[in-house]
Amino acid sequence: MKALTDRQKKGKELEILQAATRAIAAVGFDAFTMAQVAREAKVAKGTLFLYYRGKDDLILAVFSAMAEALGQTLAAIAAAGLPPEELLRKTVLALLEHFDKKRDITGYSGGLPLAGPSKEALRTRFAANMEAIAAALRICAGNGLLELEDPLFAASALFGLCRGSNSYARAAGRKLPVQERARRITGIFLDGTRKNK
Amino acid sequence: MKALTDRQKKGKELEILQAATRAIAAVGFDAFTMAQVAREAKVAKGTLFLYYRGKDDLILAVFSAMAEALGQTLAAIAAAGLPPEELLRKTVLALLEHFDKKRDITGYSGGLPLAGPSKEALRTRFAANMEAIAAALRICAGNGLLELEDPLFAASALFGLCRGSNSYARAAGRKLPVQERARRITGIFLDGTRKNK
DNA sequence: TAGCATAATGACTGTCTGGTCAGTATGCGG
DNA sequence: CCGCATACTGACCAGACAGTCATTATGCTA
Repeated sequence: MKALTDRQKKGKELEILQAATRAIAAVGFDAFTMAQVAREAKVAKGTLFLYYRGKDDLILAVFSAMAEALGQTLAAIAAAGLPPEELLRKTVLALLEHFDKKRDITGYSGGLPLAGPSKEALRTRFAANMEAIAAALRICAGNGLLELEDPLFAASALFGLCRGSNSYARAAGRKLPVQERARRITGIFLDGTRKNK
Repeated sequence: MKALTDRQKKGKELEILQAATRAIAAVGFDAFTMAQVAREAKVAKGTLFLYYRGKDDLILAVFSAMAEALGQTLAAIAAAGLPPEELLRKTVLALLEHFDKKRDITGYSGGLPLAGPSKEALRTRFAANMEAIAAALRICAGNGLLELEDPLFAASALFGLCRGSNSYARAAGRKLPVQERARRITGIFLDGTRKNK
């Protein structure tokens, strides 16, 4: 259980992690092979096993790093003392960019071929990120922007809303610029879609 | 390319399809094996290949059937001539039940190990379902309930919103009853979360 | 019941891939 | 330059799994 983030990892280890991330993004966490990662990282296959216990450990590391990165970003935004609408907008943007980069890998912790404790660790990370979103929303509520029944549920809703815009891209066959998506999503999240008001 | 739905498939073929669906739901589309499906369907392994060209074809059939079923449900709801709020509620319920049953498999068309044309077919089905949601929303707009900038985007948003409630279950460690989730989701979708109004 | 066509079987095979490990390179201290 | 430790390598192995096909069962017609 490493507590290191990407930037703190050294040389080969980071190289391998990044190669694995690319490989997973390219062909999926089920289909990528250790040989492929080794080739991309320009190390021998055996070297992978010096840094990671096995394939599962590598997968876990990739997902952890992604979740960790998102968590850091969210925390930084929440700590910046922004006015509530700006805080919300920035949070949405962070989520959109996160989903853009990693597409539909993120959040897909179910179905991962991981052993019990690893899966649990990842679930915890995931929950922590959701909690981070909820925290941002609580700030917005404290500043009088929002009225929240259940902040965690609202966080999940916002999470899903952002994720949904990928489905839009697939269904509509075109991808809106991130700013525009953020505008529409915050619009729906804040004011809904009901006529009149 | 079969145009048959579940109910129209006969005997063994249906048995196999259902076994495959169970297997995929249980261990994921990446990890299930043909032997496992054969065992569950109570046929010999070779028999699977009499009905499906191979593993990929079977996966495609499973996902197509799921998407098809959702499409039928949505179409039936839209055609029932319900008052707009009821139409919206029913649509949300259908989506929630769909996600409940198949968990995070549905909508995860990216990353599937499918050949080009199959993937395209599935994408088309997926888009059709999104369009079906949009159609329901258009009806709601026509009846004066909603005001929509872009129905397809709103549909994706609703889709994501419903999907998000699974994330909530994971993050919060408890699963709300479907009725309650539907209430909250329609609440956010219609009126947003802004204070006062 | 015999004869035939179609359906089903499951042992077998070729391939692929995660993981190992004996051996090689590298770099450092003395 | 030597000895040693640490890092790295890649040929190899064992297990797993998709897909095949010769053989057997089933059921239908005459």
